[in-house]
Amino acid sequence: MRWDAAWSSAGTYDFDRTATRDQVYSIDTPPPTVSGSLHVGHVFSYTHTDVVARFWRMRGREVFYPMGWDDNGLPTERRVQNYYGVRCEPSLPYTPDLEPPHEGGDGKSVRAADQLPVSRRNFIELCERLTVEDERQFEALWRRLGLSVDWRHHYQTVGVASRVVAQKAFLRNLARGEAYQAQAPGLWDVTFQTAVAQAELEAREYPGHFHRVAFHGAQGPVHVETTRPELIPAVVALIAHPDDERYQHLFGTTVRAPLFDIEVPVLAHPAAEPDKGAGIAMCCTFGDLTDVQWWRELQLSTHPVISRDGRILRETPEWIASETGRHLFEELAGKTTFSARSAVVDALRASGDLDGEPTPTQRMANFYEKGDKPLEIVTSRQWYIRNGGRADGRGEGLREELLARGEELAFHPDFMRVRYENWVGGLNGDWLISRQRFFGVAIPLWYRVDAQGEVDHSSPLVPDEATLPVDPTSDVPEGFTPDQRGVPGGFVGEADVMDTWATSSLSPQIAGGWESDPDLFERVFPMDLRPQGQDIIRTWLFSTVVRSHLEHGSLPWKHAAISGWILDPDRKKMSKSKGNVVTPMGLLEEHGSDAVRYWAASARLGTDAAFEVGQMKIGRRLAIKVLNASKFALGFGAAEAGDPDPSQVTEPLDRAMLAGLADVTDKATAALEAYDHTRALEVTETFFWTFCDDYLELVKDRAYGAQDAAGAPSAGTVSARAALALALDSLLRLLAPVLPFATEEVWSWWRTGSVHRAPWPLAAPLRAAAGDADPSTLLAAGRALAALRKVKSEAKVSMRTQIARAELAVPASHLDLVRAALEDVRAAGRALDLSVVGEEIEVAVVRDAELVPAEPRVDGPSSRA
RNA sequence: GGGCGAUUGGCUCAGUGGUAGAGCGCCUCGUUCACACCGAGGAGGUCACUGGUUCGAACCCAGUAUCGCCCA
Repeated sequence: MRWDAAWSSAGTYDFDRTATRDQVYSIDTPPPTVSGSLHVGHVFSYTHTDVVARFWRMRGREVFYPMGWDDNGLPTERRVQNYYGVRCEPSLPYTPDLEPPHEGGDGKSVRAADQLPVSRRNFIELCERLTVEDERQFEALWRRLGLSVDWRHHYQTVGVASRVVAQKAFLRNLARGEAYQAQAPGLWDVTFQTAVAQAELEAREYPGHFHRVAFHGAQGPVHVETTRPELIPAVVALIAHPDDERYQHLFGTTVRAPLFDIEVPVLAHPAAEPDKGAGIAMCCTFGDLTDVQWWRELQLSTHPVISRDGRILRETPEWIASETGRHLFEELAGKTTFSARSAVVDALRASGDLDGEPTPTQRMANFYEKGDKPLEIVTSRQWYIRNGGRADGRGEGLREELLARGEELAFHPDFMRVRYENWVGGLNGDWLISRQRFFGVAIPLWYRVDAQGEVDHSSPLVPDEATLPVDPTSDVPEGFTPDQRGVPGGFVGEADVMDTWATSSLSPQIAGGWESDPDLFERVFPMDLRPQGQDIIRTWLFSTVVRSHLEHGSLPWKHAAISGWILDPDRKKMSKSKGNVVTPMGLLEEHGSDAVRYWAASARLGTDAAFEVGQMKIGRRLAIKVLNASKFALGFGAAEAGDPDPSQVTEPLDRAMLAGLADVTDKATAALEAYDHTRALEVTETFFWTFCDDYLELVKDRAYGAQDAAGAPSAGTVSARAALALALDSLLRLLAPVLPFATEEVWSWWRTGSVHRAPWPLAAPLRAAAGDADPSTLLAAGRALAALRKVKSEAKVSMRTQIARAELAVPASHLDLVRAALEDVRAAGRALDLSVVGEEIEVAVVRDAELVPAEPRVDGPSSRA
């Protein structure tokens, strides 16, 4: 687009890095997931941010507005697999000049069997190759939308700078004891082969069956109801509520599991729900998070039977001692949980331990937000960063500190803070950052291998910060040589990568040049604004606060602006899974960027907005009106006259209009300072329409001017022209953040430089030009004009029709105001003889109007009375 | 089950104690003079419901219903 190129070449949005911190307004823009598709929600929320950015830039701040790309993690991996038809096989060696089997793909997933296994390095190269194209498309959209981003500052969440920052921050966390590793039960997605953090969980209903299964106690059978009978070989206890009358006699005794003959204790714990199933639960390793809680709090043993691929272990565990038990387990070995379940149910039925038939039920199960199978819980070595969710001494007080940070942060709207507080208050563990994936920032550690060939995880080898970023699977720790990798007395590299959030939680540090560019960093950090969606308060917002708190002892930003959702016409959240076919670029092409921005800017922060094409059409109308009204207002020589002269504004109506504009300027400014861009737009837009519909009509004749003999314009004409220029000068600037294209176009007709670098308008000069004028004069005159129009409308004649004579009755309080502007009212209404009276009425009316019959070509603007 | 938000004319939304607002849509007109990507005029609402506070409630309080989101 024309203006985008002009802004780029002029450097309109370039950040001046000589500005000091108090002169800077810095924005921690969300890096969009480039592998994800663009949708109208992006356009919506990024417009909100841009309006804020443009406002503060015009207020004289140097706006630091970089853009990042989130190309980290699973979405990119999935896309690469399908796009190129490959899959990552870390054991393979690197293949130079690899040509992937497919290029482009057709969006459908490629069967795993058809994917070419490639090395990790090849896989990462393909990830980087693919994201380049994605980034191009995103940038094109942002430019088309008119985001005032400084494109010289951008980053990728897998870029070198990001890897350095993420690894350095991790090593600092490690050194301070804020990062640690633990062998712990964790949620595991068998489809994606990845560990899942609390923040990525999603509870969903999942159909299943209750199986009433008999355990064998000394005093007879004890029935439990379980949805996962395949976990009977993993049972470690039966647990009932301590107050449950039915099971008091069993507490402290042991029972034997059916089929596998495992002896387990019957225990009491308040987390058991008496009214759920039989009221006594089978605690396994691990069926759900309650099992983990029981295991931890009751010091139970572990009997894991499910491996990371979601199948039953191939080897029969030693705790299954009986011949029949071992025999049955051998049948289950390697089966999926689904087929293992039906095998166990058959066996239970055969042994008579199944009471009745399974009954259907809906249970809540934990899912990875991107997955479609319930998560398993597996125990493995994982890395964590403290986030206040675990009370174990070292993390003591951190939760309270983070809650205090939440109070310190200005949320817009304010009630969004509750989501942060609820989340922090409800955390039940530290932040799991290990992901067991390939395309991400490597955890920068190695481990010693002892003389027996055992890996010693207890004291990791850390790289020097100056050597970052490192890839422990190819780089070698200091003091070792490459041939010592994986041999006794040598080392192994940590193969794991960090969670995406472990990098994107550092976006202020990455964008601001933490440690790499200290001069820049001190000018932009802590930042002013974090804009984002409400859905990632618990993830991105929270994790960024955690990292900043731990590393800098401060908030990462002062303000958090939370955008709402886009709702489709059914008032459902719009999402690509619902088959929304509206592409943002198509939207911009169809309606124009200003129009789409207007729609977005009409929605308040935190409030869901309807996807409404009608609102965009209104925006388009407004943008066109700006062009047309400006053409008119500038048609009297303002462009050649230079700066308008306030002292020339002498007419009451003109002064009243400027007084009203001064009030609007104050209101719009206050609203934008309070992150209420909707209010600012509303007051400005309302005034602008009054300006067009009433003021322009009222001053039109006077502005054209009577032709006196010398050809010199009258004082009234001069006043109108000066007022028009003054008003336009301010109005364009007030509208510039929302309509950057139309306002820049008009600005270019008569002003120098960009309107987007022009100072935000001030009320004081307008008020000085207005003098003591009452802004109500414009309102009163407008109402009087409307009364004259109504007469003609009801008579079904042209608005140009002259009124020979009429009586204009106005509210008594308006009488003086209307009289002050009577000549303009009469001219605009084409009234030749108009008498005015004040009465106790609500709105002006015209009585006894005599209309002049149409007489083509006789009338003209200069022939008025 | 807990939390947050919403409920105002056909539609999208303003309006936090003083006689219900805007835009769109609709109806009726008009238009060579900035603008048909236009202009003017008009009709249209017991502010979800039930109680309460108040001289006075769309607004404050309590409860109910419906919808959305988040967390269990």
